[in-house]
Amino acid sequence: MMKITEVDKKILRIIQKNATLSQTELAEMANMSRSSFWRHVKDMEDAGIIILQAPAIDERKIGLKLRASCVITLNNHSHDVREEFESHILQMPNVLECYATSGGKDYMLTVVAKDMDDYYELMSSSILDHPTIESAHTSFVMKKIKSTTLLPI
Amino acid sequence: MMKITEVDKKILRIIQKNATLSQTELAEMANMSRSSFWRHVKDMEDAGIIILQAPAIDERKIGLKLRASCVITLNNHSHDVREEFESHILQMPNVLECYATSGGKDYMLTVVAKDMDDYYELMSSSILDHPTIESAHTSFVMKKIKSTTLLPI
DNA sequence: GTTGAAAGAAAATCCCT
DNA sequence: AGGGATTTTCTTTCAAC
Repeated sequence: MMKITEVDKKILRIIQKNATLSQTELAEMANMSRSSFWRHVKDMEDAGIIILQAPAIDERKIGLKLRASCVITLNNHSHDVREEFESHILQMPNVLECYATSGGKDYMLTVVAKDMDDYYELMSSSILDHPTIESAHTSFVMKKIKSTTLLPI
Repeated sequence: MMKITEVDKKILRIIQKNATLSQTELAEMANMSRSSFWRHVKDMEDAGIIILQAPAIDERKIGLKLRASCVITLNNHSHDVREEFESHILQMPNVLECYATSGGKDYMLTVVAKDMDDYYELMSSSILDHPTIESAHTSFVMKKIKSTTLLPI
């Protein structure tokens, strides 16, 4: 595990806030030479601290108008049931996030869909009917106040 | 608003799944010339469909070990109270996401923190004591099953 | 062990057919 | 839409602190 210095943190802050700038410009902001800056970035990439990402896609502009958060309760919390549920979720492309949350039997999903019909169809066929699931409670997103990948460093 | 063709969709699928490849390699996968591929990508960038992103940072590796989802109820749903709450949230760096969800008075937050002490401190000083907030219910993330930006296109 | 300058390779961008 | 030239950026090497 790599030790993160203050210089590294400074670099991370600069990188996060300036997605479109070149390494040359980023290095200037950090008051370093390009190569010095590059070496630090490379080390952090190798250590898995910095993860190269595909560009984001505006989900609304490609027709995914609906976003929802869904809390799932399983009908029991045995290892097998959880395994079955989790691998089922991994196969659902409309489920972007899935976390096991405190409470023991509960999962929280982030789901996207074209519209309400699409969402209902999705839930009926792949969630509500699934043998591991006891209940599901959905909250629809009405407005996005904030959504950032900028971490407090 | 730009019209998205099947070719564009094909490009989006390829881009999303291959974050580290060059445009030359991506163009090959799409069976197009570099310049043709590049033109499509550029058009989608200009239309705001493709959004250039800073590389992701592994939050756990920089010491943010705790992630939580927090549902907030405001003490009333007047325009002013909501405005005040939302601008307060925008100023909190530990809150990565904030959505207004169905139900009317409710918001859902995604919060990161170093550890439980940090989270408690954060919640006490900036959430629980805030004059607009009636209640807050937190679910801690115990395990990440899935977290992707890969949209179903 | 870390930094910086400069050369080399590779990729992105633009123009023209 | 495709080929090719130009420009920019990334990556490596090597010398200096």
